[in-house]
Amino acid sequence: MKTINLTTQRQAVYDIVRTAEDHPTAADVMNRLVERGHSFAYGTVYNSLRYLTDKDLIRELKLGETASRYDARTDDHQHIVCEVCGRVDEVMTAIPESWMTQVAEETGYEVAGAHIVVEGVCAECKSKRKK
Amino acid sequence: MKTINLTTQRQAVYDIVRTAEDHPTAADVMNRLVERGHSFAYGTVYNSLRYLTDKDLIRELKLGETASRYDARTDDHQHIVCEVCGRVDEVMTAIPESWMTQVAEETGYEVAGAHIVVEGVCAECKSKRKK
DNA sequence: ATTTCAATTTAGAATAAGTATAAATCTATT
DNA sequence: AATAGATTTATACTTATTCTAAATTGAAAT
Repeated sequence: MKTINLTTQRQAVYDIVRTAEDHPTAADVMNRLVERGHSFAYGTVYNSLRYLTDKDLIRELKLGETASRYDARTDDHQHIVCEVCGRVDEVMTAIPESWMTQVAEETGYEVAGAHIVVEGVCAECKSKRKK
Repeated sequence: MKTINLTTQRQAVYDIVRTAEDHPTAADVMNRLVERGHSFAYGTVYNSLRYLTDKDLIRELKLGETASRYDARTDDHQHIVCEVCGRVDEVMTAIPESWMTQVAEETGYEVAGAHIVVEGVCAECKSKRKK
């Protein structure tokens, strides 16, 4: 179950996501593949992204936009989106366990985890706005 | 700016969302309108949902599924989704201010708010599973 | 009551993101 | 070299939503 078969296309997709400074969408990945001289079928990119996600090599992010984004950091963390420029950054501060426990009590659910999208204004947009 | 023009169709859409026990999608709203004898254009339902959202009469929820859901509770709260049956419930326990502050410090963002989707197993599915 | 004008609704086309399918191609093993 | 299984490709399809242009409605002014 832990066998990972990295074909040429999967490797190339993984490389794009791994070396990305941002959190690319499937379309972003497509474009960057072309920039690097590849030309894979649209479906292959989606298949690869799903495969890599299934194998926990990357993570799929659903941040409330129309398109999913992908992230090579697979450790537990959250995200923050800039309302002005759309920039996405990582949030490493963990949600307090006590909050999770309280939610479990309130709802009667067995809580497995939480996806958080924080919204705000990034440092750059903040300083631009002051002017 | 605070004028609210509730046409017949907007009123009907609002009624569906307001009286819903769940968190209906646009398609759900469509179906329930038909059940109640209405037949509005598809676009009108979307327009109405957006209008009501803009006027803060309802809230649009993006819970990571393909379709948005709508909620007549507009006070600040979060949601929890059952991984087994897909049921969605409200989470009223607020995220601690201290967490928000820490995120602001960590990221350099001016934090405005957060959308949280908790995942877990609802009480019903928990007890079913035990058998 | 009639005209007028903006807002709204309608039907249907268009778009965007992603999935499904069937044939072709690779790859590892006999 | 032959076979089988997995993968890729090209393309069609689906789903959710937005856009568009014409038709309708409704309120205000005549």
